[in-house]
Amino acid sequence: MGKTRRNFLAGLARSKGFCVENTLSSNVTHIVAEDNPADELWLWLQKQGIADLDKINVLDISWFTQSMSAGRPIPVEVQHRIEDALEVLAENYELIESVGPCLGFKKAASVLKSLPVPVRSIRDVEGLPCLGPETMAVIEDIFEFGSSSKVEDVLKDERYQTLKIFTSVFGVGPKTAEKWYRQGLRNLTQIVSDSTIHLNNMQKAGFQYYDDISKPVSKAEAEALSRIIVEIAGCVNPEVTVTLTGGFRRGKEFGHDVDFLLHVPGPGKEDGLLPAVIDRLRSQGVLLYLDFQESTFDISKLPSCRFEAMDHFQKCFLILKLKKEQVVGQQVEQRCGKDWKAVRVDLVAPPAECYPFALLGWSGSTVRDERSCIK
DNA sequence: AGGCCTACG
DNA sequence: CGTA
DNA sequence: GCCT
Repeated sequence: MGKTRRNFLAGLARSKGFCVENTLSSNVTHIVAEDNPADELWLWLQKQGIADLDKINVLDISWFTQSMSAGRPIPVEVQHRIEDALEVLAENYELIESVGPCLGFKKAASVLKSLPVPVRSIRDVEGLPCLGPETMAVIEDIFEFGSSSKVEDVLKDERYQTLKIFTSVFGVGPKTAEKWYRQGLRNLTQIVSDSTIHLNNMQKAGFQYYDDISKPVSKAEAEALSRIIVEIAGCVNPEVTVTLTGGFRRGKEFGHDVDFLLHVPGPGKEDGLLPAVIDRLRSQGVLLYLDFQESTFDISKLPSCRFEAMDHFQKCFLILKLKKEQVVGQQVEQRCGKDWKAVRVDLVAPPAECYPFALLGWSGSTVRDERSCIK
């Protein structure tokens, strides 16, 4: 996180009696990260050669704010450590394209997340669905030693680390990452400076705006984008309503993209809406990347299954240029620097009669299994 | 042994 | 093949 | 990897 913000948060913590270190040492018990993903930090920590990695907790800003209001460090749930561990395994299998094991660990992690009560001991998870012998071994290790060697090995693995870096680029999946890895490439600088590598448009945008779109999007930024989309959609059709969906609608403070649902009352009125909005974004010079998906929605073929139909609505995946001056509470300091940030934005325009279902669908979970439960 | 979300560009 |  |  930025220096100013770090100083502010450190001062706040010290005023509450917390001991805040400026450098990493074996005294450090809790590390708060804001922009960096937890697993990225774990990688870095391992390179620092600290003795007891088990004793260190990597936490997000919500742990910090909760601990501040509690006046003491709130205990880190073992459950959270287990979930992270299982997700690391799932991700590793995803990167090496082992669909089955990947899904198995994803489901196991998701089962733990959905438990109404916190897991206090191994007995609390016995008999739960999707927790087989392999998963149980990981859970037992974390209860007993605070970590699982299987997971630690994955985190140390060069292939895992490298594939993770490569797939962090928008447009790069396991296949491409693996190809680059087999060519002996190990970091992003080597990729961009290799003239024999030919990137597709998605990947070009991914590298071009890598720094910006890797950063979390704040609620203030989402709201600024909302004002922009409302303004433009209103010009196209004054009857359009724009709804912020996805994580921000569920009250999250940060997200990796911003989702909007555009709604026009009256059947068939959504036709041509997105193309018109996109045209205006383009002529304003804020459209950095576009992936437009034609609707295949056909009500005659889908008489009642409106949830399944969700995936057929007209939608587009964009990267937009957000001016910093348009974000509330964001003062532009450098007069000669980039005064904007690239942000991933999704727009969806369902037919009027599907609007309530689309709203529910785009506000909830991304996993299809969990979606169909709503039905 | 075979499935694990699916549709689009 | 990559995205959501 | 877990389930059927």
